[in-house]
Amino acid sequence: MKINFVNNDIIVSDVSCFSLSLSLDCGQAFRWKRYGDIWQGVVCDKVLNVSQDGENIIFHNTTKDDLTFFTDYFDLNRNYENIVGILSRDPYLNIACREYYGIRILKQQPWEALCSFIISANNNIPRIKGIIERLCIYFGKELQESLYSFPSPIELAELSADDLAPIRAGFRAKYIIDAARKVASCEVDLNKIKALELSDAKTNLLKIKGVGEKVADCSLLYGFNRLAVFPKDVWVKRVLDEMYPHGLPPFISGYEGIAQQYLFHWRRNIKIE
DNA sequence: AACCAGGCGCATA
DNA sequence: TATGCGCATGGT
Repeated sequence: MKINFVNNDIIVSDVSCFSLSLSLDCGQAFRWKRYGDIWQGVVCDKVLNVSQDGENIIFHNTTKDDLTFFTDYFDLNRNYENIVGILSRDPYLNIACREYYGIRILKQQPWEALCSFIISANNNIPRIKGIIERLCIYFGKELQESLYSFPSPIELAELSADDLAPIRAGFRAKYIIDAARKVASCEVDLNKIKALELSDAKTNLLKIKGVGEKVADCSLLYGFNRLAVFPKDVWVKRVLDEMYPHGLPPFISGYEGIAQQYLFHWRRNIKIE
């Protein structure tokens, strides 16, 4: 990974298997917006404007410390070339990885991932984005003109489900509040979950109302970078039924979550008949 | 204008 | 353990 400083920008090159657009718009994160060829987003009270030109990733107006933070967020130091090589030994994954080459699992903030996927239940992606945007506008802090932080569990814990009416989350409002209160009180301690075995981590998350198998798995994959978990939503279930009636190939072990993201995006975008 | 959406809680058997 | 239903809202 080469790093060059140009004015206030930082240009990172020599990163293979990374597509900024695909990674930000494949249904794993819901807050990134595209303006021309610049993607703008907020992570952990940091605003980032980032673009990609061929092999160059341009972090606009970014400090060295923030570069370190976002290098981790995009997981740029992981060898995806190698991982995709392993996945591609399977014929269907080979197609999905080719077609959507460069998707990386982002390392989102645990609370944001958990809360986002609580909102995702029985919902569609455009509306999930809308609900999350309103959640941030109404209850986050304004960091810059019209850019807001994701509200913390502590900020949300003192609210009631009725207070969330303006974000129009429907039946999920009570689940958001339950999650905020249990996380804020450390009844579900997200910091401890980081170090727990997968099954224990999951058991903890399942204590929250509105968190079942699927949401817990998404939280672990996207919020805790547990790459071996395989969330099964309606699209992935279709893939399993149609392409993997006898289960996933064993050699993807450890990277099931990455495989899942490629298969999800592939199946969701494919036109059937 | 119906059908469905990155599911879950709850009741019932 | 295994189904089946209702749920708020709005995108397509």
